[in-house]
Amino acid sequence: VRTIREVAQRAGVSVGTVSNVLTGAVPVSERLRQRVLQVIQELDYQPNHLARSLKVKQTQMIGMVIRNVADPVFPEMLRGAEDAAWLQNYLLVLLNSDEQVDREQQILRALHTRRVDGILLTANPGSDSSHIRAVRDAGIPVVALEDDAPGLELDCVTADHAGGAKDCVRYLAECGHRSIGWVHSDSADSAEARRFEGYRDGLRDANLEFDDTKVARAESAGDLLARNPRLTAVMLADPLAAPQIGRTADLAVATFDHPRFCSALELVSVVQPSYDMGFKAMELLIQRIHDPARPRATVMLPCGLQIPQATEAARSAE
Amino acid sequence: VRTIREVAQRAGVSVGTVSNVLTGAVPVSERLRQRVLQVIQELDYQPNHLARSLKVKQTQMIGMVIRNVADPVFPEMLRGAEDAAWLQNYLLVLLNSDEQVDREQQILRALHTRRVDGILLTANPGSDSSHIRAVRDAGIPVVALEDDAPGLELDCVTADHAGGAKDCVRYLAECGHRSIGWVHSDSADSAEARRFEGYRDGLRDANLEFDDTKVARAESAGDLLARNPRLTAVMLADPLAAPQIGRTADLAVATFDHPRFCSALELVSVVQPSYDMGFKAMELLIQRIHDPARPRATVMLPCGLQIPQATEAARSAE
DNA sequence: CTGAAAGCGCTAACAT
DNA sequence: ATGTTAGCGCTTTCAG
Repeated sequence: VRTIREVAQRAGVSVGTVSNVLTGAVPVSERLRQRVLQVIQELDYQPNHLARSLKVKQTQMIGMVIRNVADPVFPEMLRGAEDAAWLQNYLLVLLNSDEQVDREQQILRALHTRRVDGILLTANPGSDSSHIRAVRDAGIPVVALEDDAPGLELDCVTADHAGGAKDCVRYLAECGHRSIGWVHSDSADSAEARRFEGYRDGLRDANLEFDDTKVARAESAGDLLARNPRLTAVMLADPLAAPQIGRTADLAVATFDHPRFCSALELVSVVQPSYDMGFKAMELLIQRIHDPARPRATVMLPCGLQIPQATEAARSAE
Repeated sequence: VRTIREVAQRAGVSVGTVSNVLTGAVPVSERLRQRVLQVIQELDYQPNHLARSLKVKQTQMIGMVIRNVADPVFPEMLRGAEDAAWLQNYLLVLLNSDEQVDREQQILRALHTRRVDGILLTANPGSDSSHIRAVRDAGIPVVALEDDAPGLELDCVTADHAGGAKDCVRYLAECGHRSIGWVHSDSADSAEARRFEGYRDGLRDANLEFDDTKVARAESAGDLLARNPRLTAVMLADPLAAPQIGRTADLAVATFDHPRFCSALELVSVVQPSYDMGFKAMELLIQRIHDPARPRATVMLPCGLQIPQATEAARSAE
C-alpha cells in the first residue's frame, strides 16, 4: 500500500506539494498538478484517511445508531440521513443496538474512541443515559431521533404521532364512522401511547364519545367485534394484527406505518415522514458540529395519511 | 480531550507504561497498573483509536455494504454478521448502496481510504466490478453475500433458492396439490430466477407436468385463477402480491421471505437462513483477514419452510 | 519491569 | 509556488 511519500518521490516533488494537490488548500502550478495526478493514477494511491483524521482532528464520519433495524420506518429514515450526509461530504455508518442497552453502550464507546464527528441516536428507552452524556460531554454532538434522552437537552426530531392518529380519526369520522375502536399492540412503546392520546383527542373533536369497551388489547382483538357489533371502524396499533381482525365489507381498518404492507392490504395507514426525519436530523447534527453553541433545536414533523385507492373511490362515490 | 501523555504525566509514569496497561501486551507491576487505571478513570480518558490504527495498521472495523435495506432478509442478516463480528472484537458498520452502483463505488472508496480490515458486500448486479477488484487488490478482503461478483473469485455465501422452492413444491404435492401455479414478481432478480428453476425441478420430481398456462406475470396475477379454475395452489415470487390473488378456502398460497408478514397472513413461506448467512459470511471474512492465502470458500445454506399452524393442522387432520 | 525515542502517513506552518 | 519539518496520539523496539 502506497504512501504520500512514494507519490512525491515518483513525481519528483515534495510531499507538501502532493498534499496541496490533494486538499486543494494551496494552489499548485498546473504542470506539477498534472504530474502528481498522473502518478496517483499509476500507483492507484488512496490517501490514508486515518492519518489525515489524526492530524486535522475530524473524521468526516458520522455514526447512526438505531434501536431496531426491522422497524418499517427505518429504511427511509436511513436514506434521508444518508442523503443529507453525502451532501456535506460525511460518511454515514450505521450501527444496530438491537434493543439492548449494553450494546448501545459498547457502540457509543466504540464510536467515541474512533472519534466520529457526530452521532444520530435512536436510543433504547431506559433511564440511564450516562453513556450518552459521556460522549456528548467529550465534545461529540448527539442528536436524538424519535426519543429524547432524559435530562440531556439534545437536539431532537420526532414524528407527531398524536397528531397523526387524530387526523386519522377525523378522516374516519368524515367518512361517516361514528363508532371507532382501538386495538393496542402487545408491545406498547412511547409512540403508541402518544397515538392513543391522539385517538382520544380525535374522538373528542369529532364529538364522539370515548368508550373503553371499544378498546381491546392485542390478545383479545378477536373479541372486540363480537362485543361491539356496531363498530364500523377500528384502529390497530400494530399493523400485523390486521389479518386476525378479519375483514368484512363494512369494517374500515386503519393502522400505522408499514406503507407497503398496508397498501397491499388496502388499509388506511398513518405514516411517519421517515425520510424527512432522517434528513432533518442529519442537518441538525451537521449544523451542531459546525456550531456547538447553537441553541437547542427540537422539531416535530407531521405524519401523513395513506388512503388506499379503493377506499378513496368508495368515499367519493358516496 | 485527553491524550495518553496526560495520563502518563498525572500517574507519574511513562507513556510506554500506560500503553502497556492499555494493550496488556507487556506485563506491568500491579502497583503502577492500579495507579494508571485510576487516572484513566479520573480523566475519563478514551484512547484515540485512530492513532492506534495508524500505528498498528489495522482498524478492527469491518464494513458491510448492502444493496437494499428494505429487504426483509436484511435485519437478521445484519444481526448474524454483527454477532460474529463482536465475538472477535470487530466493529461492524453498515453502509447502504441503495441499488445504485455509483453509490457502491463511493462507499467502497470511502472504506478503502479509511482502511477497514474487511468488507462484506451485497453487490448490485452489474458487470463492472472494477471497484471491487480495486479494494481487494489493495489487500482488503471482500466476501460476497448473496451475489458473487463476476470474475473475482470471492469467498461467498448464498441461500439455496432453488432448493427452497423445490422443497416447497414437494410439500404442496405431499399435501395433495396436483396443480400448482407460479406468479412472477415485477422486478425479477437472480434469486427469483433460481427459485423458478426450483419450481420446475420440484414439479418434475413430483411427477407433475410444467405447464406455462399456470405461470403468470405480476400484472396478470388476477387472471391466473380465472384462466385456471383447477389450480389448487400457487407460488408467489413476491409476497406482497398475496392480497391481490384473493383468498379462497381451497387455494394454498406459498411465497418467499417476509416471515412476519407471511405468518400474519397464514401463508406458507420459504425463508432464507438470513442470520446464519450473515454469521457465516462474517466468519469467512475474519478468517480471510487472518489468513489471506486460505483457499476460496463458497457456501450455500439451505432455506427453511415456514408453515402456518392452521395449514399444518389442516394437513394432519386429513 | 520501566523509560526514552523513533515513526505510522498525513497536514500545516514556515522558510525559501 | 514549492520544499522542509514539526507534530497529531499511539505502539514498539531498545536500553537500562
